[in-house]
Amino acid sequence: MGAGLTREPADAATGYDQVFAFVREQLLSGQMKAGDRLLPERELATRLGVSRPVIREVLRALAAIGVIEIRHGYGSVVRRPDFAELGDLFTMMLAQQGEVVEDVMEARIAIERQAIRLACARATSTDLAALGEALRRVEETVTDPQIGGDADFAFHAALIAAAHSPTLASLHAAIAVLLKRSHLERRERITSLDGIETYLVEHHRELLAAVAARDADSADRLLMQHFAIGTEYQRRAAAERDRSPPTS
Amino acid sequence: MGAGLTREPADAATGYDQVFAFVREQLLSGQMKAGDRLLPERELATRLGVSRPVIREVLRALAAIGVIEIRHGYGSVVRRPDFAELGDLFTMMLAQQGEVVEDVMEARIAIERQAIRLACARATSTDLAALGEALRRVEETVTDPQIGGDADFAFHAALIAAAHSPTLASLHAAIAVLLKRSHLERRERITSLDGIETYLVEHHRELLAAVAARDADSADRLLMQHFAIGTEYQRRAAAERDRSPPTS
DNA sequence: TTCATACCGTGGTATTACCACTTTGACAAG
DNA sequence: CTTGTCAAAGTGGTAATACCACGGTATGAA
Repeated sequence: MGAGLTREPADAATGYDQVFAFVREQLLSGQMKAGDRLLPERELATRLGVSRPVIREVLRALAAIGVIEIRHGYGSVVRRPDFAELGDLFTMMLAQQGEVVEDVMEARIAIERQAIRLACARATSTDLAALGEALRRVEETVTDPQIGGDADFAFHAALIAAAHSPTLASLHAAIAVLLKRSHLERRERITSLDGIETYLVEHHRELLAAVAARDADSADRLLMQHFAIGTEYQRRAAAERDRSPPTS
Repeated sequence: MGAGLTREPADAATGYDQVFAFVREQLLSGQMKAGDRLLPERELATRLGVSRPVIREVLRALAAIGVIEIRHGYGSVVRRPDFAELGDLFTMMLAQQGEVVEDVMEARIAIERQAIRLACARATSTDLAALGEALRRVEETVTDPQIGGDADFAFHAALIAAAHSPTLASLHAAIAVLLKRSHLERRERITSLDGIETYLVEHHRELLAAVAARDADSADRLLMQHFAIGTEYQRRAAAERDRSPPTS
């Protein structure tokens, strides 16, 4: 895309760039709404004076970045931007860097802290209802690491949605794939601890309550505790052990 | 990419997906390092048993998402992932949503708050030196909205770098294009206020000092003030006005 | 009215040929 | 021996054409 997304039509030497710029203009200028069908490849080819393979290369590239969707036997349609697609990209790119698996947690903390703050100010009754439903799911699935991890993720995704910030939601969606893995790993690491289930559910409940009460500060505090839940619970377990040693 | 990035080679019905998966595997498995040249299109075509146009479509798609770079007369080379490329994507996708120009500020706050917290713990002497240099640039260019905005952005980018979090840096790079515009707009809106320059420079200096002192809490507090700098300064200006009315 | 089938439009792929750029090395001039 | 020029080879860029495969729609029959 460094090739096509920024280049202006004027200096576009190659036919590919011309076509790319042409379609890009149609998309950005709003002439094309989501769901609209692009001109057929053959017609685009004749109109722009290039061969059909070139058209196809452009369309494939646009499809690769998620701007359009090519449907066999139907046509190429403009897609509503879905940032979840970028999740694959991030995974693919970050895969070559390594050591990022736990680093994604930093990004999650960054996004959610801001999101919950906004949610306290902007959440609608619909948002709160969705959060309540997500909480119910968390309660139901707390015993299963796999499904429970998904429910956990869904709850926090609802939190993001309640913030009503497109950009935050986009970033969150972009790292969603990595986040889900992170959620699952946290769950697997945690479920071994006895009594963690009720503690975990209760924590989510308090988070929701804080948002419903529009109490941004305590919500933020709860969230930070939430992220430290592993170490936090280990601390509690240690304290418990001190009072009544488990062995012997 | 919804088409190619996730599909497994097994159920790949279309030749395009097969080729995409093939190249993707080579990339992800590390057989191909950055800078390596892929096989020539013609050879890929004969090896994978598909026609050259299909190969080209795949390569174009991969180039569109920044994974490879196609060089005329030389070949296709593997690129080191550059998340700044995603900035164009975000811009392109968010452009269709509108009303996002100021919303990007929420994401910036989210990222930088976490980054400065991490920076306080992880910043090396090299990072601090870079921040110092960036601060000097900010001082020099404070009068010019355009260049000053860039310097401002550079300072905060150095802050992100000091956090040593690949994911945070990636997200930041992804919205860098939008952020730069945001920086510029803030500057233009602010420069009209008298005496804002020294206030702004001083604020950056304090930020750096807090990071150097490893004081995460005060750094966070300063950063929040920094983001509210527009309203904050207006408040000060209003207070000033009360003591000595400007008109008549 | 309802369902099945044929047709048409559209993307999917292959083939072939030729053009343009980049690199490289050979050759000639110094 | 060194250096500059150019020519050849390799590689991507584009074109034209033909045919296959899938989806939708219209048309026909039940």
